[in-house]
Amino acid sequence: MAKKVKDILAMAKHPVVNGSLWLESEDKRFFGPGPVELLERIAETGSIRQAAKEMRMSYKKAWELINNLNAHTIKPAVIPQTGGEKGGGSVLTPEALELIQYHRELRKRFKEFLEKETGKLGQ
Amino acid sequence: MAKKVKDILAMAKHPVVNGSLWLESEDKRFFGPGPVELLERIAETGSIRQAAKEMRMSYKKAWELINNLNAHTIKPAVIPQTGGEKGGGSVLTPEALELIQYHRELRKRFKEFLEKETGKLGQ
DNA sequence: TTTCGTTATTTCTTTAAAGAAACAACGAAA
DNA sequence: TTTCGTTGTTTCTTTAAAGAAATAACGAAA
Repeated sequence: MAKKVKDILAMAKHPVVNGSLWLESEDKRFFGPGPVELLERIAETGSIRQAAKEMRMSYKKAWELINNLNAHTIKPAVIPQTGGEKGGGSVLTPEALELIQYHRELRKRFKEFLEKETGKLGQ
Repeated sequence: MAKKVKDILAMAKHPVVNGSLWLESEDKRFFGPGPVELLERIAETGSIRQAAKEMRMSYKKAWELINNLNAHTIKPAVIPQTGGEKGGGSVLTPEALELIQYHRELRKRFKEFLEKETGKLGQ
């Protein structure tokens, strides 16, 4: 390139390359940042409702994300239990925990990619 | 990982890692896939309106994208001319052409990243 | 049997994004 | 001076996403 990209751009703070990643199948995404954080919080709280509340997400949307995710996994990612001592709750399957771990590693590699690209803006 | 990620997921066609990239400043994105394609079509057609029409984008949205982009560059990316032989038109500055070229190269590297990550799903 | 809070689901309302339509200003060419 | 299609801008309408609220079913524990 003739000029540095950052010399074309003018802004108070330096520009960065940012982005988003997800898993998709047949052009439909089913596992992105939203579901990941939701699963992590369900693992902590044991409840879809509480996890959604922490994320300021409506229960309906949380349920939809989970339902969509379950439709894409051989075994469901979340096992719900209605009724019981505390009214019920939800637990994650080992497969869901593995998906979380996978996404953490994926995010790490993506972060490195983005930082490398942001560095190139000023070269 | 204990299991292959693809063995956790169940779908007709294989899952892929996909994503989106953009340039942002102070948490506001100003140069992503939409503006890039718009610029490319303005370069071809010499007209914001025609470029937008080809993308089935409203003129208003096209103008907003361009206006937002111009606000982030030292020199405007698009030079409009109202009136004239054909009613007017718009041309890209050399800086805009460089931004387009930069984004092409960025996309290429991102594509490689995504393909590598998709490959890892089945390992 | 009663109580509890959660899951699952529907319906309604609100909000935000997008689009449609209309119109003045513009300036080169005829 | 008239014509032309575009730019720039406003206002209104439509559409889509999101959220709010209400409610039945559930089952362990007291």
